[in-house]
Amino acid sequence: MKVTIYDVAKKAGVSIATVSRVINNTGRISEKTRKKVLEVMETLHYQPSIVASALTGKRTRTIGLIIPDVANPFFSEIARKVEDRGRELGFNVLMCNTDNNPDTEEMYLSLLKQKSVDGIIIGTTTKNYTVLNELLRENFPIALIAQDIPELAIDVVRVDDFLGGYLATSHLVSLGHKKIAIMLGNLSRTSDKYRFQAYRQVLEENGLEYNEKLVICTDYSMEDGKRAALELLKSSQRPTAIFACFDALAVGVYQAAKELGLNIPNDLSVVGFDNTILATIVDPPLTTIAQPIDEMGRQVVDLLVRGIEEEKHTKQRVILPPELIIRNSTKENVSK
Amino acid sequence: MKVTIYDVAKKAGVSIATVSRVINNTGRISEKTRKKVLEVMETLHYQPSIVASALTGKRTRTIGLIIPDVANPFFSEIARKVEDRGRELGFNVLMCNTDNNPDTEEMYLSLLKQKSVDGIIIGTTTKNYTVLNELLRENFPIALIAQDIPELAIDVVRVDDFLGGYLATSHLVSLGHKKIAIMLGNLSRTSDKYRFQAYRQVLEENGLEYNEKLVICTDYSMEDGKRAALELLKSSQRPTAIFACFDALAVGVYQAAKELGLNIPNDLSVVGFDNTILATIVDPPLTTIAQPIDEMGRQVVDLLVRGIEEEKHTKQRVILPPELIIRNSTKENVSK
DNA sequence: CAAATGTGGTTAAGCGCTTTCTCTAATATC
DNA sequence: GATATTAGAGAAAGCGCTTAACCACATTTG
Repeated sequence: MKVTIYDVAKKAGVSIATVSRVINNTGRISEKTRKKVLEVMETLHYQPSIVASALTGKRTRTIGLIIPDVANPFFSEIARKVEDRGRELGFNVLMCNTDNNPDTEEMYLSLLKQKSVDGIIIGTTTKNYTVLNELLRENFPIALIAQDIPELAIDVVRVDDFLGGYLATSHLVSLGHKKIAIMLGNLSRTSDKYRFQAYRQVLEENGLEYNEKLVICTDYSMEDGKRAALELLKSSQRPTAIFACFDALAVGVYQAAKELGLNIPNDLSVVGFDNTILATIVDPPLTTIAQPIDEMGRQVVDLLVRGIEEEKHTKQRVILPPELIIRNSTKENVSK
Repeated sequence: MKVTIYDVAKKAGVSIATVSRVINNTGRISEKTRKKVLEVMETLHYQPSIVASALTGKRTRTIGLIIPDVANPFFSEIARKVEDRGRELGFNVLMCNTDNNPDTEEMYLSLLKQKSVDGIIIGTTTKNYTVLNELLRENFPIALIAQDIPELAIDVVRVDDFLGGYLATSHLVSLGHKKIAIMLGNLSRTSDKYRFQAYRQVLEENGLEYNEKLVICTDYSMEDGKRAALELLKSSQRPTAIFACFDALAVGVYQAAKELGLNIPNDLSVVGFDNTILATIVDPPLTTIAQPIDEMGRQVVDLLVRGIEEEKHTKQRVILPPELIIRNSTKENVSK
């Protein structure tokens, strides 16, 4: 049924080694036999089995992509770029969603290895290093996107989160806001941590009081954002501005504001982070910190592929600059 | 370096056949040897190579998912569900974006086969049937999601697009709208076609005039929607309501309306389709036709897996009911 | 013109696993 | 107690491919 290299060899009157050589363009083959073999391959609709060739030490030309959730616009945009660049370089991508569950992540890590992927791109918050370390030790190609593990020498492509946080907070401060809240995911995630550190530093630099009540750690979805915003906006310490560390959270803020009858940006300024499609859809359009997602997606794949193809590849961190995109969700503070 | 079945066999003092048996839970193994082998596997961190086992006729436990674009919320939500259900059943998913380019699609189809995936889920508008037909002929497991190819006996999971179009248009008619426009993607795509047919039928049933000027075929993105809506809203035949066949197009309509200073729903009612996350984010929240995405995702995978695992599986079409979700983007027609 | 060199190809081993066939030893049967 | 069963395990072939080692022949070279 299935046509194999033997069928081709037989029909072309050569050995399978010869066929293999024309497939891979290796060794010396006379123009005549090459033609003949190619011809037979064509008529037989022959397609080399990647599984078989992988078994003999060749690449599977497949990479794994581990992210929290493709349904989250930020990651779906990343996934798209990764796939695009992967295709350009001849790699397919195996998509894995973990919801940031460490067990799921660990499971995928070892599963992907079992499946002999050539490398893995990780966009989740890695908490459990055991499997990861093991892979790293045996020099398995791994690259991180949009997160970092500072204590590891590892390939990383991410935005400068500190700078992003700095830009966002500074923007609000420059608009005269004094009570600025920040909503983030999990401080164990480096991206969140850096944004938070920048937030604190800007407050300090501007002589603004740091108030713990204005810091909310939540999760990454809109519902989480809404819940957190509701809490924030109902409190006696109601902020005049919120820096939401993800656009999704910012959307939650919009929903909360609407429910409470607050107008954005008149009653409340909000800055997001990521500049996903959400930022442009929402009304008013969201001021946010843009991550160069396209560039990031392209670069992780490039980095990973170098790790795959080059014998001695030096790990590196690629830290890209964020950009403040001012739209209509932020406005001069008028209160008091 | 890499630990193989031989290492395990040697250390456990048994043959590789025995090890294979305990891995796969086949054949008769004494409790004692099983224990021993499992123990050795554990201490050696042994992980069977799926590539090698695939070569001997076992499954790769990988399925392909071909969609236009994961960055499109509808498909990212589908992708997520497919992956979830796949994981439950022990399958990984290889993500392929085609942008509805037939060549890319064809390329993926044969690439996926080369990679020995166990089956393929297709969510794109298939135009070129040659490769598809070939796969079908050799009984390669394939399932369609959110689209159909009526002339083929094939596994399909989709929403009842006609009913969806019917509900959407009827809703607008019942609100007293007479000039109802429709924006769709490509009439060669069955989903679009059925929605359009329903639109026409509803008009007819209600004695409303069908006006070609109010039908716009565009593409699937927001920009396309905006462009189309601008055209529609600037024309002398300005409609009082628009049925956008995808939420993304509807968002484009919002943007166009905003640009023209038109208020939704007061100046213009709009109904979307899909009930993606976009519908709830947008302001005012979008009245739309909900597709049971979760259910669809689950069911395609189930169907596909049946095709993979059951020798004689009868192809079937699973057609799920859509639901009209009334939010605030539609309103009684007051004009004239 | 014998030896060296180059060209085009074949043979065969091996990748890590599954599975059929076979064999041995223990247990059951009469 | 001899024979029939059965449980447990091993030997070996084979999956489709790559590649190192090898070989036959033609062509150069001094």
